[in-house]
Amino acid sequence: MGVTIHDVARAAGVSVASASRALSGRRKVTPEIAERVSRAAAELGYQPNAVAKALRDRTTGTIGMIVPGIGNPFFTTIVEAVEHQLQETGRDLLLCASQYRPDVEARRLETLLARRVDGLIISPCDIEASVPAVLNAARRVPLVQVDRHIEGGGADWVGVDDDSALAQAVGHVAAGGARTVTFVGSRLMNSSARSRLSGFERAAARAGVNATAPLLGEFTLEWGIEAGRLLLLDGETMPDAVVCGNDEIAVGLVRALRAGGVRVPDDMSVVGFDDVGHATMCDPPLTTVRQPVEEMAAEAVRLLGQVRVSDPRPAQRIAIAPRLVVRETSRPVAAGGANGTEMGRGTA
Amino acid sequence: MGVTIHDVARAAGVSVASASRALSGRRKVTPEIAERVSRAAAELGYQPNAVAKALRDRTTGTIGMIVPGIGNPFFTTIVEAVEHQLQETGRDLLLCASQYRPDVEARRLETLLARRVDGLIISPCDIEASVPAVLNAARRVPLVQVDRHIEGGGADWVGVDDDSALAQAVGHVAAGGARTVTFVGSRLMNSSARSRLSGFERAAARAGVNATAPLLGEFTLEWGIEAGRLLLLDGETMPDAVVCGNDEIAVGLVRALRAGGVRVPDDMSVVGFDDVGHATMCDPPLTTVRQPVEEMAAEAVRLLGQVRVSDPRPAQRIAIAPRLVVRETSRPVAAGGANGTEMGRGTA
DNA sequence: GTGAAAGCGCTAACAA
DNA sequence: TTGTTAGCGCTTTCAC
Repeated sequence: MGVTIHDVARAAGVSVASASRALSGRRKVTPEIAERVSRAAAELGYQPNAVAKALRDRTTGTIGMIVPGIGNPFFTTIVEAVEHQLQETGRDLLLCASQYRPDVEARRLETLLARRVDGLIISPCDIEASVPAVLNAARRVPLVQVDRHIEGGGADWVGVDDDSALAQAVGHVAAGGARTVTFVGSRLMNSSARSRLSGFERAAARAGVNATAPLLGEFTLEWGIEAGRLLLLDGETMPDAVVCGNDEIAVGLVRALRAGGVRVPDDMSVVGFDDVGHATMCDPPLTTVRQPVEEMAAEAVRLLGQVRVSDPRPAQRIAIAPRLVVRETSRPVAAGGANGTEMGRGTA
Repeated sequence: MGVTIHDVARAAGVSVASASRALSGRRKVTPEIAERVSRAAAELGYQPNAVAKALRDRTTGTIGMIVPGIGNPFFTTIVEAVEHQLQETGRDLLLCASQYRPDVEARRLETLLARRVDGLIISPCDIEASVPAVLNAARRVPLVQVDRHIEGGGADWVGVDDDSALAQAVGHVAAGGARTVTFVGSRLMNSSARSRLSGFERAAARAGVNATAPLLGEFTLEWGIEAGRLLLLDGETMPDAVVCGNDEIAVGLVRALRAGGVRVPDDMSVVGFDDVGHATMCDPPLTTVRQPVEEMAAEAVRLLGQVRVSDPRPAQRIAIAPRLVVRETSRPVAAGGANGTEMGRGTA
């Protein structure tokens, strides 16, 4: 346990400096020394101590990431994509979940900073309460927000273009003949909830459809079911279509509607949001807006490399346009012939 | 950027040693010094450097975890549970995905070791190919396997009791009247695939039901669908029930069967395995064996604290008994009255 | 091209 | 109780 570069140097009969140079290969050494050192290292089973290197280099090769919850398949997918991106450059991911609680989030941010991560990727759980901790962290280390973000635009962000997303969703159901559309989403404590609702309202106005009062709860299956029941309750004012804030809501909604005798998509079209995990699993397969997760992750990591804490520049906001994936919970367009599109990506 | 304990000491007019002692609170200092130091620290915005501390203490407060893929909801759930456990003791999680590839796994193991994690929790992707890397890692640092494990019992393990699980599943369908049962699982490159199949065979023998040739593919929805088609193909030898290696397979299977005109559970009972995420989402809700994920995580972390690399003791194997959750894809027992049980845990 | 030595930030002997 | 100092393992000047 614990063979150091000194041991290697001694075994190879050279100074630690030469051993270091030979091992890193970043500076010239005679071939003979290079040979002796690498042989000694192999024989002793030498493994460089990344902690010492980090102290010396003042960089850890580690990126911290905080998401509200790993249980949510959407965040999982982002984490996976980020992990994948980082691996390309030999960096590792220090992962934390804030459990949707700003106090936990702030604490985790502190420990990540203490561990001297080289950068931070975060999806802040609360649009207001997360502000101080996120801003403070951004002052110390490159930080980019992904998906959710704090209000005020004080830090870089990459996410989906909710306006484009909702325009596609609303446009699609309108093309299928819907005249009255309801949005079922989450209460407005996070940025996604807000921008999706406002995106919906703009899109409805533009498409000339009648937007009824939105139903706002949680990003959960349970809320989807409850929203479905709410819709069934006052049956006379049923919309022709429902656009949901995420797939979980949509799946719950579809189930509740069918249980209540409403046929989907014949009586009502339902569109989800995310297209990770659940969408293909459910029956019938969900028409939904696919989040460009892989691109978002790549963009976030790229952005991270550009941020310089020392010389702050105006915060960047990168909104990536998503794509509507038409499956079987929405009515085909009037002309006919809308058919399900297969997912390109497996569920791992 | 970079106020050190020296800065704090100077500002407080004391030595670094006193500053360190005051800050850690682990040794006696006069109240006055304690006061001056903590005030100085607060004013300067001092934040201890965990890297330096780690180098000095030869312990990082960090646990490495490697799972085959974060995309798989089962592994996600374990990761979440482990993260939760670790947080209780102020430790952080360094997360990696092996992408189901032994070579990637070995490489990630190396970097985790280089980062001097205090321990390792791993679900080795391949029962054979993962052996050398896992054994080597176990020699350097406390290591416990969770869920999957390598052959030969060279390292501690905690997972589900597959024998008990399959006995419950087979017993349940047998009680519902099934005489012929098929197992649909994964090819035998990982321990779970193997022990579930053998558990199934033992359980079938014990329950006196006729086990037809197992169908072995992947742990995916797609394979479930394909297996369903296979079953439909030679319709005359259809089993009364199918027990699946995980929920994804089960969901795919149910969908394929229904598409082929087979009613579930009236014509055939289907039982899944895992009960994370998908099981409640699908329609009808899946009868499945619930993995005791939270307990597994707690046990793994506890075990990690007991392992001493210096004095190896016989490897522990902890198999936790799971519970069958009866929902709506299986026929009620002859006497009648099997009804769905709600999940206690949300999908975050 | 190679070696000696300083120093990254911290804590724990060891002295005073 | 407090201060001085060594040293965790590494890389990189700075001389030679």
